[in-house]
Amino acid sequence: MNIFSIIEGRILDAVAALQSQDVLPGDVEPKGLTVEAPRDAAHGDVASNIAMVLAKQAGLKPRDLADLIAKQLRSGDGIEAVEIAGPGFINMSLGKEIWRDVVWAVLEQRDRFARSNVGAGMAVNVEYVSVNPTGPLHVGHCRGAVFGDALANLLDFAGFGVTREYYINDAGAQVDVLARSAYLRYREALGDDIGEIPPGYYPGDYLKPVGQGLAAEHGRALLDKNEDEWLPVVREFAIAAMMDLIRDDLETLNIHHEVFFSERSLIEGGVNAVAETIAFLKRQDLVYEGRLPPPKGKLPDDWEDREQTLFRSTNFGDDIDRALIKSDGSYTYFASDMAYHRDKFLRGFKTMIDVWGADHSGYIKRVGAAVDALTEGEGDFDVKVCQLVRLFRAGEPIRMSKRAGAFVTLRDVVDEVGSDPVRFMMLYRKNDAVLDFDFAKVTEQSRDNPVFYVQMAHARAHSVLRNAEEVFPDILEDLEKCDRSVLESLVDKGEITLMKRLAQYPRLIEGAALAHEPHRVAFYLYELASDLHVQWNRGKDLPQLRFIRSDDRGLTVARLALVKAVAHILASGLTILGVHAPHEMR
RNA sequence: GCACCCGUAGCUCAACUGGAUAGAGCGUCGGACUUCGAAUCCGAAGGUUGCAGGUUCGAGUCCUGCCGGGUGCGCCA
Repeated sequence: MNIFSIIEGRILDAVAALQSQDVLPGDVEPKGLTVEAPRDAAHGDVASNIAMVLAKQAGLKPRDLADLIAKQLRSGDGIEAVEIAGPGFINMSLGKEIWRDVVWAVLEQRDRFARSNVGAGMAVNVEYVSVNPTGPLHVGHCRGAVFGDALANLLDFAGFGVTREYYINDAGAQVDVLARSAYLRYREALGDDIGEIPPGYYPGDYLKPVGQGLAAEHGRALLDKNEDEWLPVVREFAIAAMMDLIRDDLETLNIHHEVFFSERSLIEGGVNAVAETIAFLKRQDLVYEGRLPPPKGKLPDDWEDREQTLFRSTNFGDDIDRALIKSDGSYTYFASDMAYHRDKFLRGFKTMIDVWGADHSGYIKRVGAAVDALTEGEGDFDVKVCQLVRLFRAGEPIRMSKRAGAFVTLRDVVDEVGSDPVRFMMLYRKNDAVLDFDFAKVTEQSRDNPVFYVQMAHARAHSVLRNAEEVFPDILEDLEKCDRSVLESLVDKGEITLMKRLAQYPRLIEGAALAHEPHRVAFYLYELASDLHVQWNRGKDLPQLRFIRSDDRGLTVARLALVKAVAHILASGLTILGVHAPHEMR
């Protein structure tokens, strides 16, 4: 039940009525129409800019048009008062029965409340994490992982058909380095003294079990072979082991992908998807042989001016055209990536969302250009860039050395503070702003710490329900069986505030989903939690406001209904964020 | 040099994608515990939204140019 779309419907009805009376032209378009809660409560419960949006098209002054629309609205149910304000806003105050309807709807629909069909089942591909399979996840990967997962949850809740996907970069030079590093550990496992790990190899201890695994499976058989013989074998084994490691790391945050897509699979097996993609572009004259200017900034040592195969990404807004084939004849990473995004489109994903780290922001334009070209404008491509996370310990920044083993792993962080604080804090900020993460703060039990504050609100709601059962045995059964009319006794301003906040939730979900901004859910939950804590505390000064009124079982049932509805929404939002909604805090 | 992101109260951040008098928390100051857990709440002070123009009924939000901070620039991945 979304009161804003209900009111929007009323407004559009009013416009249609005016059209049928020839007061408005038949072809006016309410482009840019908003129906929202005004910032200032003095402006009523719902405000619309409809008159300002249509004024020019109608050839009327905004306030005059607002007046005409307002007259139509006054006859509608549920709207108690309509006022024209400022340049032509239509402000509406709604009757209390609307808010009671919201509470009732929450109680009836529980975790289905605010589920939306704005997505209309449209297939959306959310690709996130996609870390090179060369080692465990470190803390820098955490944010994108949590963000992508929560965004996928949110889109799912809003009615999209979501697929969570991980792109495995298993085709580049870095997995060959992985294979050689694993081979060293294999020799080590067989008793060779390998000494220090030479530069250019992955030194981490996490490869030791991989070496042992290779030794167990192949014995000494790989020792006599040439590199070009053992490398593919070791590589495949090591990549599989690394992906297991990564999946285990993601498991600690309860993150699961439905699809793991191998880069290598694009060129191996029957069809060469990269070649097909390049051929597709060639047919549209978007690929040519040419030269590029040298890169700006410091010139790479091995840069050479040469003729190469280029994609005309400048046709689609990129700064320069991009190379597709390396001098050794193999495809560039970008060429594979083009084929990969084309593959997503051919699998039926018109909407593709990629979640990347800040260090890849320079890559957005060219992939956007590629998607435009490959889908002939049909694809809807959005990159969500997650900015850096800066780690602090009690206010002191944690320096991350590039030396071996000095990275803070994702697992370290989750082990120390737990999954819930990590997930919530990663989402309690816009994705494109840098985020500070303080180990001490996120486990603090205070209002300072939004994770705790929101979870506490949920726990408190359940604590109230438990306590009510002590005062009034079986009152929760009354609550189950009660009639919607019990809600009529919810008239206190704090109760109304809570009901109005609940009424915001469906619209918030839709807005956050369409904007791809899960952080809005986190901020909303903080506000809802605050409303509940406030009302709970008002009961200290004003005992008649307490949720549990030992002298009035009927009123208590009504208030418990509200508390329960709030708990449902807190749990709903926390579930989208992937954070637990505890029934008690310990 | 170029591209992208950020710049909002002393600090950390919101602001429903162009709406009305820019809001929270922390910190500061002043208050409230024989409670349904004070693990909290109430009140006050605090702003030329980095600067300068522009677009329109209306700009923190869009456009242009500066200033400051961050990230990146390749046939790497």
